[in-house]
Amino acid sequence: MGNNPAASGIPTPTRNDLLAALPAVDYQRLLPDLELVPLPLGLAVYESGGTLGYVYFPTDCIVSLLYVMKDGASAEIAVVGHEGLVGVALFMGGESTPSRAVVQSAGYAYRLESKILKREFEHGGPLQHLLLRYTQALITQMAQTAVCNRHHSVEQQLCRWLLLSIDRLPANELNMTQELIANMLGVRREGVTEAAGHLQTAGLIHYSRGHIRVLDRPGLEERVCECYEVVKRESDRLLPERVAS
Amino acid sequence: MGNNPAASGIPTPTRNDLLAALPAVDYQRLLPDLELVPLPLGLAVYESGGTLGYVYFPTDCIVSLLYVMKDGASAEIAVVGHEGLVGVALFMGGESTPSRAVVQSAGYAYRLESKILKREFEHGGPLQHLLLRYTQALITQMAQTAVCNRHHSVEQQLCRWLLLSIDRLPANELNMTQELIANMLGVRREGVTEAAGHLQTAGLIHYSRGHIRVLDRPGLEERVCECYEVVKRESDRLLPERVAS
DNA sequence: GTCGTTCTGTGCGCTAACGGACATATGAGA
DNA sequence: TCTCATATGTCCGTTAGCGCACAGAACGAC
Repeated sequence: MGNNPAASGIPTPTRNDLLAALPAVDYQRLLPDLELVPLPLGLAVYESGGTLGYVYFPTDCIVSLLYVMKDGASAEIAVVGHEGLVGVALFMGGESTPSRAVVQSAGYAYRLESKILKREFEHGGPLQHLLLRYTQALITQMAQTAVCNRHHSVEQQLCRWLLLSIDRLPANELNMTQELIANMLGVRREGVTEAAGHLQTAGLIHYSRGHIRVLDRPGLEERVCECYEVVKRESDRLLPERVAS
Repeated sequence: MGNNPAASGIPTPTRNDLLAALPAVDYQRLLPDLELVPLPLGLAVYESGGTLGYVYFPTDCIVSLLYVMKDGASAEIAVVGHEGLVGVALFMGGESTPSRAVVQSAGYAYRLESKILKREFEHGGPLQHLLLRYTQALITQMAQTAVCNRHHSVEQQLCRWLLLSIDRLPANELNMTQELIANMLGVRREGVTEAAGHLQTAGLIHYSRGHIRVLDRPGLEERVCECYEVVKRESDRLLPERVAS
């Protein structure tokens, strides 16, 4: 891995798996245009229907893709972390999407001008393949979100959400109020309180005032519905392995 | 349009919009390998996790993408008709997906060997762009399905489902029992009976023993949730217009 | 016609989640 | 240390949808 600049010496919080998986030559070509930017909690990286000026490759942050309805209710469609990028609509050809992208956990991301990514994508080759495979993983996540919304309890969905989140974070902790989690899941805050209460009583998590720590990951995996496993397995199958940083 | 073979003289039930939108030269190259095949009701065009030997371009049939859970419960993820193709995972690079594809309304589709489509896709150009734009429309549909599953009533979802279906069929009619619709929506059959009863009482549809006729499309559009409109608008924006056959 | 299968209608009781109101706890800042 | 905004806990009644059981209705086969 020593010959891959993205895999070793870059002075960043962590790295982005897609960038790290690029062949050195492709990565070098992008490097001058990659800009590491901080993404503060709550920032709308991308608004519904807006133009995509940049795409973002998260390193240690999490970005939620969600749809906000006319009446203000919302639902998370998918979540993106160091394994992916925000802005697939760019190279898919649509330039925009009906959903929003909101920073759910603050951190850093590599920002790249849309026109540059588009140009690189058009070359075909490893970059294109990588981005398309990632998009398929994202599709699986969306599909499974639909299934989960239909059939599973708030508690199961919370488990899924927690696992998906900590998979994308460096530690077993995240800063997120129950109110915000409720917005993501599209359920009531009280519902999250109740579900989180169960998980805490069972010793699986500890939380207080917007800080959640996962104490027993295997325990969560026992309670979660099959949706998590499906998404995880497809991600592992489709995406480059995350090499040690 | 006279110089586009797909737009005029092909002796088929109808045509597929993606194929019809190809430049003549690209279409001609594919033509020898396109095979018009009948897709009977209930056929599993594609099984979860299986290999994609062929992709299908529906003409007058509808194919549902759905996920079946371990306990047998199911939920539809998206629906594909003459506007698209079944098998996007092929060119996205994954070769398989966790979902099934089942024929919901019998008819015909053009079948194409996977390796041929893959080869053509790798060339880039109009075919690639077309397929990727379609995939984005599909992504929107999945995302909106997730939202709809979370927030809307069975009746609203039934309206959405009916509209999406008849948009893909030549007439305002479809053959489908309430039992099967319930499987698609992932709800109880009784729930569909009740919702369909309302719609019939309101004079919007007529149904009997597996045959549904839409009597008042504008009426359905009044009752449907915003999800239908979002999906429709994105499809119109992203996909080639359906030229008159 | 008659039978039997397959759809559709309807009536339970039950539960998860909703909507709203309000009580309590906690931690940051004065 | 006290204060206050914010986060969490808990109570209500209400409702949509579930699971089940069974009754009617329509159609095809004979």
